[in-house]
Amino acid sequence: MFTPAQYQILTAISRSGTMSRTDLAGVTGLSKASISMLTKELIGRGILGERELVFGQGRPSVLLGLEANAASFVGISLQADPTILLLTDLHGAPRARMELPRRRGHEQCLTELVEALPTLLSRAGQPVGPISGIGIALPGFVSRDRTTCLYSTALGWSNVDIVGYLATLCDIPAYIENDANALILGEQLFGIMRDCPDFSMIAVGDGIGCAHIVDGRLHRGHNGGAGEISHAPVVLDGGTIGALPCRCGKRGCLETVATLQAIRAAARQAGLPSDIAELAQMAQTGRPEALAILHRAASALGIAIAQLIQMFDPSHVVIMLDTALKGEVFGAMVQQTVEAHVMRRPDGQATLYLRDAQKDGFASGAASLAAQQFLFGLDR
Amino acid sequence: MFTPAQYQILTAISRSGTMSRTDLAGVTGLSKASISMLTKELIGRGILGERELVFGQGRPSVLLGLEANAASFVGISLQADPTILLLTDLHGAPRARMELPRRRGHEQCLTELVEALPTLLSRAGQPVGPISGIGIALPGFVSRDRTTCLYSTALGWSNVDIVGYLATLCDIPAYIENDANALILGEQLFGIMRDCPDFSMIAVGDGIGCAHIVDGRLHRGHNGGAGEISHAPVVLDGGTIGALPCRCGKRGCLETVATLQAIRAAARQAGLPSDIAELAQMAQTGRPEALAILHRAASALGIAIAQLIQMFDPSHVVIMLDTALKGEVFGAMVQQTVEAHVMRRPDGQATLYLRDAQKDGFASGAASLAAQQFLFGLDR
DNA sequence: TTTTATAGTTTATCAATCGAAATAAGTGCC
DNA sequence: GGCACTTATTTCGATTGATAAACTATAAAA
Repeated sequence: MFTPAQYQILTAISRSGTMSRTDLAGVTGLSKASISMLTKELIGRGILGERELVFGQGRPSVLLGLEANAASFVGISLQADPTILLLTDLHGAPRARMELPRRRGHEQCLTELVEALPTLLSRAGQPVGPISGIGIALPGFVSRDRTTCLYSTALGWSNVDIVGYLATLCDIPAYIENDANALILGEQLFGIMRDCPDFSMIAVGDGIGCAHIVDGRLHRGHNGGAGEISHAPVVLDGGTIGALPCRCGKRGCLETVATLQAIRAAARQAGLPSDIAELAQMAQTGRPEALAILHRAASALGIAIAQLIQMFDPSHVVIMLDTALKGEVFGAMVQQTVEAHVMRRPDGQATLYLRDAQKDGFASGAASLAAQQFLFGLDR
Repeated sequence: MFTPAQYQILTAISRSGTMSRTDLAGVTGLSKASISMLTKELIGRGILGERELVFGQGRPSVLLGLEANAASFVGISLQADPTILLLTDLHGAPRARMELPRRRGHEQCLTELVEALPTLLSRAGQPVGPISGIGIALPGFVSRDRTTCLYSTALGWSNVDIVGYLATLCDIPAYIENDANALILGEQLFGIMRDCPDFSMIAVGDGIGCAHIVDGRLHRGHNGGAGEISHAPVVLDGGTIGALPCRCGKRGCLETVATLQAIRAAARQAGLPSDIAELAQMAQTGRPEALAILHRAASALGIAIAQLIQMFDPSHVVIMLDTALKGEVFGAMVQQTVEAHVMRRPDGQATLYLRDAQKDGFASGAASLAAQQFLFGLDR
């Protein structure tokens, strides 16, 4: 779609919102002459637009920004039932939304998704740009070429060539990604971690997802399995002997203690309410049994994050907590454990960001898969 | 020194040893015409040379290879006392070697190193190319711009601008790096992991070093501390309560169980010989106390490696064992623990490579710091 | 010997980019 | 208001790096 130099410009502007031509020359390393030519074409194609003037000494500079309606993207989250479809613009802002109950077979499921696109488009209040890509976030393993779902317990799919199948149904390019990876890409592109080249994310919900941005790019790992932290051996005091067995066959996995399901199960067993919000409430008021359960989960999570920080040395770690866990208590406990287990470095420490999971986070991340292709080109 | 396209050529040839011009056109994506021009210049400058012909159908192709004497590099290891200086050629082969007792102050230490260079050069039997870079591997933290040693307990240095100081002493460019990082770069450039874009290394000696190659590049982490695995919480059965306290203040760190020092200490306490080779011998003949100590160390290491594989998903993990630990027993125990703790993936597993640490591994890695600059350019 | 296949070179050409000069559009001072 | 000064952006000719296509070289196969 664009030349490498144009992608440089789009990337830079997408990161910082708006930039003058001279700013662009500075960050891209291109000459002002080139920037002039390139931006002229991008403005001509409706991708960039001139914004307000910035006055200083001399001639004021003209800020350039992305035209929100130059293109739109569809993000689809298969992470949970129902499937969520989100239409976003070039700024990553949602413009329309819909839900679909999930079908079993992948053919029916994908066909319905494509058939739903016109409805989705019609729901956008304001006019939007042409759909230039579809991103899909799914729970499971994705092949290295990112066309095929190798295996997904949640969906019951194995070896489904999603990109290939969608290509037979419509001619909008499609991109798939593991759900945690989609989520972190969303944060990197349009979220709080904009422009941050080295950070990790860990998302706690019914499962535990984790992903890394290394050197500005998503680190997928050799088999696309980087970030599989659920089965990290996080043995707490008492050793593995007392720990719960995990479905992976080991004992003491993070998953057996720190997912919502694990917390609920522990609460049930202790005769406490299995509703997490209620449990958190009890903990806040000082009920020791409730506190103990949450503390166990938070400690395990903290230890896993500490291991991650030691090995990876990210500049930031984003901890996405399910809304049920939000509030001061749980987050603080995690933070405390991390701090206790990370060795001090001579020049600073990873910063933790506690965040409540957004309702459409996965779908939004999925949309940013397509946005990423549009704005940065294929190489990323 | 070279244009980006020339670096592409040098990189490709360095990886595979020799390539024909047509091969180069294939892997670099450049046209045959460009390759023709570029190689002509590189041959003219004495960097590349024509090797044997390969006959097939049609005109035979001429293999091109790096001229070993086009340049040489000095690698300096401050990892242990004495300091080791190694002179290597473009193939990474050692051509001269010397040792220096380590001096306390950084000024005296660095000055002596520079003064030793003529001696080092004179010890090369065959003539070598001009020294085009000095690489230094040091135990400790290196600043993000890789000019300064932020802090090193072993050396007793803090905030020493090594690169800046060396620039005042001689005008050969110098590059510094953390010792584990230098070691892995050596493996990537001239060792068994040539051409592998995603792998990790863990080196067990008096300390435990770890480093990662991600996407073909060294992953330093935000504060240059990626790979600090020594203090990974590796709690074994029995929980943290029984675990030894670590100098970092925590309990159950990998370092307290799996370094040579830790193994020696455990042996002493059990009334066994503190010589590791002897201990390994006893374990091999079935002495349970000796086996238990080694098993404890190997398990801890295996768990840490399993955590690493889960989080990073490297294609390979190189385990460098001190020569004292070499032999079947210890390595097999590590391997077993790793396999027990890594979750199966749908498309393959990380491969473990057990390797005996080379005597001059760190110095050789340090030399490859400079070689990397020469062959790949500054961007890597 | 002729044909065919593949490797590498030459040459005319193209597209991206640059440096320098020109132009645009303000501020501040008299 | 007018002039000096500053900074942003555009224009233009020149340069560079890479290319396609035609050409030469050199072998195996027929």
